[in-house]
Amino acid sequence: MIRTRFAPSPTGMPHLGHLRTCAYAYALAKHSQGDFVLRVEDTDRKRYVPEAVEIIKNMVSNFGMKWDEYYVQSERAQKGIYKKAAEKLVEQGYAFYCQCSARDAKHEGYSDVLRDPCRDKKFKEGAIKIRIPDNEKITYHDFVFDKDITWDSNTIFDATLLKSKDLEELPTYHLAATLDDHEMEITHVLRGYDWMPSTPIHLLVYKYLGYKPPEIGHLTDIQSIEGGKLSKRKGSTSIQQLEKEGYLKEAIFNFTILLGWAPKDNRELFSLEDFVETFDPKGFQKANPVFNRQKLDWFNGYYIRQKTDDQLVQLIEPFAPKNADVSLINQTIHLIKDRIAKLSDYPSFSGFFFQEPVVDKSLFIDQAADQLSQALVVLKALDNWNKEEIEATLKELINKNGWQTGDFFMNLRIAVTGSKFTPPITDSVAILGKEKTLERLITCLK
RNA sequence: GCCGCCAUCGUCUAGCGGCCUAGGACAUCUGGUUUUCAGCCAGAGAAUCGGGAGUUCGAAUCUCCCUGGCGGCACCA
Repeated sequence: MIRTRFAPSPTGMPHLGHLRTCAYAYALAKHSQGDFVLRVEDTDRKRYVPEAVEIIKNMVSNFGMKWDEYYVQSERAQKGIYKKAAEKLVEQGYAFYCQCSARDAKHEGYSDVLRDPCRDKKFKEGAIKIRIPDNEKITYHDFVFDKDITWDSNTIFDATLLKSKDLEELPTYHLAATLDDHEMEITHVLRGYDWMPSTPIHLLVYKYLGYKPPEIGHLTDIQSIEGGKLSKRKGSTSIQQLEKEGYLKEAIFNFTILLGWAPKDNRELFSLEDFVETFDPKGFQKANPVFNRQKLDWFNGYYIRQKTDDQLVQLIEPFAPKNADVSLINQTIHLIKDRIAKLSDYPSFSGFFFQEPVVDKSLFIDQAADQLSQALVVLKALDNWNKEEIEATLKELINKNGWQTGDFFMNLRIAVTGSKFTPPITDSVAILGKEKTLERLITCLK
């Protein structure tokens, strides 16, 4: 049985990369009725952001994914399992105590010192580091890249496995993830590409601990348009931020899974269920994809149009003008549904329903004053204020005067909405109501 | 610098030796519907498959070299 895991570290807001890794791991397991594990890797106390745990859990479940098991590494660490494993490796000679002072976390250079000076000093305490062997080939088969990848052990450095006492003797990722993946019987490890260079360390840890390594696959990095890995600095793609900008979960999800994975038939539209059903690791891409907002916008528009009007009203409420009347949003929804790409576009198409527009009179074209004053007269006389009556009345007026239909409606549009781009104007006027419509015409004629 | 990965339209990608004078989607442009903008429908342009050598009757597909991009080199994950 396949068992996968999503193992984020709670150091900040989850972003597209997290969602994608999670979705792939989930689909890989669920495609064959396997188990999906959520594991919080919170062994870095300095970068720990407490709220992040809940936000991550919410992200996973809000996108419809359910974990079968849940673990928190800091809690597991209290049982001493990592420390015990590290000490065992020291006893066996596969690791050693190191008393070098920790390197500055902000160092920007690179190190050529691969063999730690403490490796043969036989200290009895300190941080525990792995003793990387000399002249060994270390190989594994990457199931994403579908190829064997090999390192020469002489290029690998003696990495820390267990931190020193002042860091609570917590494990580093190298130890925690390998041990956990084994104990949790994870069959397929799917993780970010940035982990590939430390895979040989993990392979050695598995070996020295006497574990059979799981299948391992590294995902491509999502690149920002400016180049380089997507991050808070480049692209700002936290899930929360995107939702705040008016993107639907369906769109974010669909867009994300297609960044680095594609089905044989190149199908584009996927719900989570579709994705799980269709998923095939052969579809993984090897080259880094670029985050392209236009495609996201297209998915968003598509999913907005799939919503029922009622659903859309719910979704749009937070984006509507302040104190907007829900029943008014309700009336306008079908007029803007085809026009918006993001929920946040709603006010720009509907603001005039809620607020008196500022009309720039230079926008008016030919005969505006004449057309608007005559329109005011016939509309004022209208008893049944509905779209059909309004339209019939106005068309009659247009014919009588021999005006250009388009010009007339454009002038009416500008007078009532203040904009050249709006929903159909007769529908809009019908919703706006007789009183407000006439008021606005009068204002323009002053 | 050292180690590793990658390379098909602007972008996401299909392609795994002949079906490719390279297909789809987004974006772009044109036309239609139309009172604007959208939406929808129809159509167009867009990659000599990063470059160069090979292998082969035949290469986007295999090999090598080059170039370029990306990642890593922490008691961070």
